[in-house]
Amino acid sequence: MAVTLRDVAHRAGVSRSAVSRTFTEGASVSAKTRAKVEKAATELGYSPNAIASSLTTGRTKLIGLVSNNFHNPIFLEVFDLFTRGLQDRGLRPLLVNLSHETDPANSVRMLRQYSVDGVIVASSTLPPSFAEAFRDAGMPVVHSFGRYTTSPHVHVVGIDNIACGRMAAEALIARGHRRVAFLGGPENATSTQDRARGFLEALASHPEIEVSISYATAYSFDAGRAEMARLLEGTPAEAFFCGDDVLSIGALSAIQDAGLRVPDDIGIIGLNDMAMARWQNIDLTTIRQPLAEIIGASIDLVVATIERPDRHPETRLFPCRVIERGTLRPLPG
Amino acid sequence: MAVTLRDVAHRAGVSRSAVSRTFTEGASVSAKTRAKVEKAATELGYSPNAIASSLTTGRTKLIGLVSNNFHNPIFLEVFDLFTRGLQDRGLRPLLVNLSHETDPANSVRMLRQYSVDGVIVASSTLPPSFAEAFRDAGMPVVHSFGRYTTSPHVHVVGIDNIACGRMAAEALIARGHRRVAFLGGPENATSTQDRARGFLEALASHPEIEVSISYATAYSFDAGRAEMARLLEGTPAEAFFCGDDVLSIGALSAIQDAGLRVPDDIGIIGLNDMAMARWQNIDLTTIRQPLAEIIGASIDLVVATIERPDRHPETRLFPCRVIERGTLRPLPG
DNA sequence: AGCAATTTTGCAACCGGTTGCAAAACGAAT
DNA sequence: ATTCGTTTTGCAACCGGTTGCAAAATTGCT
Repeated sequence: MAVTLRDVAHRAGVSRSAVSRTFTEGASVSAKTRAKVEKAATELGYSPNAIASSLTTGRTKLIGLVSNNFHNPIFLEVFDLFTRGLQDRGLRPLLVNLSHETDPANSVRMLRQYSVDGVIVASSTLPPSFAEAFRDAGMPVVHSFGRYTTSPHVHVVGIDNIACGRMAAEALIARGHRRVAFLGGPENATSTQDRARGFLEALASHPEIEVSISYATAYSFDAGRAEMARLLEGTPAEAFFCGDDVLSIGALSAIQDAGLRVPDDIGIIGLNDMAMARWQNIDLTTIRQPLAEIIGASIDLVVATIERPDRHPETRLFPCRVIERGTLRPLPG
Repeated sequence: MAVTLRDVAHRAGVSRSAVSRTFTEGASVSAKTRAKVEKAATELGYSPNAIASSLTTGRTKLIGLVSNNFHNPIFLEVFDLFTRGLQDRGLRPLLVNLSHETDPANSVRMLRQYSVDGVIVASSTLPPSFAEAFRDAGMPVVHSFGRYTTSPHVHVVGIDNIACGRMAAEALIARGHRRVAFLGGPENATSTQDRARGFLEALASHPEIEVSISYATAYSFDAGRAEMARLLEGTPAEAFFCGDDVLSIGALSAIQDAGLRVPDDIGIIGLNDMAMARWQNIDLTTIRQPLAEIIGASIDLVVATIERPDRHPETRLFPCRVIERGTLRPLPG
């Protein structure tokens, strides 16, 4: 069925090496043989087998793209950017859906079996140890949307979640709110922990402001709605920083159902600025995470590490900013 | 760096074949050598190289997952189900993001270079010829969410879009609407064409009902909102069948902004029943497409075709049903 | 113990490419 | 025409596995 190197070589009347070299960037072939080979190749419809060549070159151009988040709409944007970005650089994403796994062993083994050139872990909930398991297995890896540490063992690209928490707090403070709250994602998600920490830190210097914290069970609409509904049974805060946008939308739904108005009765600020946040019927005030930059940098970094595997682990954090929309009352004055 | 077959063979004091056979299902190895090999393998942390073995077995266990839809939230559900379903069967999805391409040549070449065992084209907008290009290149292929034809050249799994159009029309008729409309997705999408056809067919026997048709430029919120906004400048229909859920949500946003009430002033029925349609602040009446069944069948079919490549092209269509929620007034009586 | 039938094993060739090396071809200069 | 330096070419070994085949080892029987 498949046409191979030797078929082309035979037809062109040259050696297999000659054929190989015409398809190898920067190899030594005369114009004459190259022409013969290319003619034979097109006639036969030959294209070199990437799998076979990887065996000797040691490069598959496969990148493992590992994620456990297939329910948050922002991840469709993430996958879109990753797959396009990888393709543009001649790399192929091998997608791994972690579902409920927390042990990296299976993914590590699988991606090793396929000799991926590198791995990108795209998750804001997995601990640093997850990505480290790939590094320990000798694979270049970058953790996108991961937690920043001062002495990283693995490349991390993302945002400063602590700073975002602080930024959210400041936005609420600036609007004169006196009772504020953080409605986080799952309590064990690193991003939630850091956002909570920054939020509390910024408010520590404002003892006149009442702060409370609670957690949703997931970064999801239902979880956000359920947690907000629970809070509305008591005396809710005037303004909330929600763990992310989809949680915010869930919370908004609960608020609306309770007959309260946004932003007059309750204000919300989210985080991510996913496409949906711009939808006019949602119009969510949120902190924008620069997705394209994060993903571009992640790919750059994994490529750089493939070329120099001993490259020192690096952290790249991108600045976020508040996007003013309709779920937080305007700044006074 | 990597530990190979020969390392294990050497350590276990057996031949390379022996090692190979211990890791090959159903090969002939005595319990004694198997034990020796397994011991050596775990000591060395060996796991067989799938790429290398594919060279002789002719199976990579890679499946090309090709899609051009990275903006419609339902496709996150689609990718989740596909990746999990493939993984559960020991297959690995190699994701191809088509973006703006309509020519299959590049994808065909790329997936051939990686010797994928099969290809799944997941798209409701690509023409049948796209999937056929993979078959012509000798790869088992199934087109998920594709267009049904009476003499298919390629496996198709999905829904009967014509029947869905009819079903939507009947839902509107049953509610006594006299002015109805179809607000479709892109006019060149096969799914849109078929849904429009079914819709018109069902209404052909109801000359007392006024029908109109228009198209959004994409299956997206913005496109749905823009098209509905345009329609609201004139005299809109009483009830709309929207090309899909995300279009419906865009339309709802425009209706809401115009100060009209749903479903009293205008009714909407969508198609897909994506997770978001259930969100209480959206609460969209829609036609449910059984995603899990479609995707399960697609995988089954591609696997079956890998095993028997001469398998006759087959069409598997799954029934859809109306999910009653809040955007269409209840049935009379 | 002896023999045939069966199972297990290693050899060697192969999958589809790449690449170091030496020989062959080429080109320029004398 | 000869020589020398450079480029191009093919040979053969290799990447990490698999597998047909024949030899070796084991098993079951008498």
